[in-house]
Amino acid sequence: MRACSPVTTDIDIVSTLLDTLTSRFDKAIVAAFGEEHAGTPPVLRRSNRADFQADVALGLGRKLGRPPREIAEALVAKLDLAGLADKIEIAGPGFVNLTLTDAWLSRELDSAAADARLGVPAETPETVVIDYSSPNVAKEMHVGHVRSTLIGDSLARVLEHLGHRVIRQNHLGDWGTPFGMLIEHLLDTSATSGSEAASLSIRDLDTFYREARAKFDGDAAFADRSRKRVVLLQSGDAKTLELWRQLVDLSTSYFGQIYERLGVKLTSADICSESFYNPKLGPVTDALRDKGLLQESDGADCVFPPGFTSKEGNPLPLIVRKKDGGYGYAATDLAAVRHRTETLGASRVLYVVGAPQQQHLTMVFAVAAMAGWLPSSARATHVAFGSILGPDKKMFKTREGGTVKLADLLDEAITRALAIIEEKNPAHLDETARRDVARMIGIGALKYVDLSSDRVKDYVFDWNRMLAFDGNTAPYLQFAHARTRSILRKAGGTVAGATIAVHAPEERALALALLGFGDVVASVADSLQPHRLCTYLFDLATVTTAFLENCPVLKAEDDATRASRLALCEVSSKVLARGLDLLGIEAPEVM
RNA sequence: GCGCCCGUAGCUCAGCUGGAUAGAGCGACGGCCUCCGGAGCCGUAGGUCGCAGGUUCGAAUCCUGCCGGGCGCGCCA
Repeated sequence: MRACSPVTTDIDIVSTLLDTLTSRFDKAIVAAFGEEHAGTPPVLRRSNRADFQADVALGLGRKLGRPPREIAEALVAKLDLAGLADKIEIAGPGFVNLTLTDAWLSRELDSAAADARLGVPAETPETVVIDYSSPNVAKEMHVGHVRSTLIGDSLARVLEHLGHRVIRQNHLGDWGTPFGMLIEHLLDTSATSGSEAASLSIRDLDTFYREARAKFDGDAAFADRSRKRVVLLQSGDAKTLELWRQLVDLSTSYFGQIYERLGVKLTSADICSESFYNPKLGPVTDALRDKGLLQESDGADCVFPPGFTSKEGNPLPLIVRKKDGGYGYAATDLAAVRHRTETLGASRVLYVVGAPQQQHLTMVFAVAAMAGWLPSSARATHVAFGSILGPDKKMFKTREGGTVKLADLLDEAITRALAIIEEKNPAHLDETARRDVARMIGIGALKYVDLSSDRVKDYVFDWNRMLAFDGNTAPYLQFAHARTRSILRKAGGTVAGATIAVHAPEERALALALLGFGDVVASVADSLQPHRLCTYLFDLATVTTAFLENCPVLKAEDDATRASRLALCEVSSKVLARGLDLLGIEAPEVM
């Protein structure tokens, strides 16, 4: 503990770099132009001719009908950045360029180093429900589940880290018509083999599903039995429920294994599946009817939210109850919204669901709002994402045109990472360590490529690119982290009582990058765009590498410099590791 | 037909509330090895930001219309 520290570990005092500058500007704006302009964003951004530039004068100039340059001068006259910035210049039409002092950067970095949160602010806690992953029972997880699972997991980590109460919801597909055929098929196979569902191997799941489907499509008698079985299931027949339970258990234990391998923080406790909502569908429909929202159309019970039209230009319905009396998925989705706001108390609900479902979700949100289940105090957001494409730029499939299983993807990621390590591994890791590192690199690469570009866009799946040690990849970030750890190991850790002194250009660049961590994490939570964190970490890794290249640590010219640089290594490694962790990626000590 | 999303360097992608010469990585070309980790570093070349208008002191960013690609559009989830 540094003697000069302000004697507190109160996390409330953590304010990010941008927060600090913003409040100083706000005071200056009020002092120069009056109270009515309080809260005007200073429009701060990094600049290549200074550390930061504030562009507020340009906008304010127009608003006040005065030359922006004049505004900038009046603003700077009131701007108190004593000790914080030693160079404040007005340039061009009215840009305010700031250069922070080395002393201030050094001090802030000392605080960040001592802060367990590394400068990440603690936001006002909110209850956030995140709906993600959502595989189907009796089917293998495949590429189609990758993005939801990874993006959802990262957002959950980020929001949790900012202090929010995150409720993960794995909306498993465990109910509905397919279960009739699955159960009948299960009965058929256990009759012939004498085995129960429990003896089905996990790998058989997909085959099992396909067999059932084939029989359903080709065998009228089987199809008929299946339909009757659905009725039995829905009416709560004990034997049927038992068989259904076997299938669900088998699948969930399988999903659990996948999540564990992936390092995704989803457990059986997060499962809140379709069957959970089944008893709530009647009440939801009744409530819609009571509110006068329900209309009968072609025998189905529908809600027509305004603003949606069909192919023919007619109002587009959200079908709550089908004409056969069964509930559609819209009913389940509505029940889920209601449960999340009313029972779980969510003020924010995130749906990490593919972009094609945009219209459906918008309609669900609209109807939920009409029904009062999505009050203005709660916001529901569709966290949409694009598709994973193969080399041919079409939906990613196996060479044979089949679905790519997630388990196979994990295997291949690790195998490929291991091959690379074995080919050129200077750290001389032993067998066990190699496998462990290969796992972290392989899985990390898979995750990073999914998170590192704007989620709404499609991306092309390419093993070589994602596993490359150059460029914006997980291995590059992991390597930068491992290098700082290596230096720290050799030094035997940081020096007690050391303070950071920022002098060299590479030290300044690193300091500025490190102090931006809190703002980036907050912006990810706000925009729900994990790729911003990736872009940040790539930049951090780059400036860290430049620092290591240009500023000798162990061979520094004097003890104070050595201690300062060791501390810089320490903060860098922590921020890199924490940043990667928020993406769900592990950072090996050695690689 | 209507709606939504995407279109930035040869390739893969950044570019936050409009701001100063549009940035990376890969690939290409040219350098740097007695290196605290070469799985590295430095440099060069390379872009009418799909096209055309409009708003603005200022547009990759906002508005309109086209072109190209993808995905949706009543009883599958």
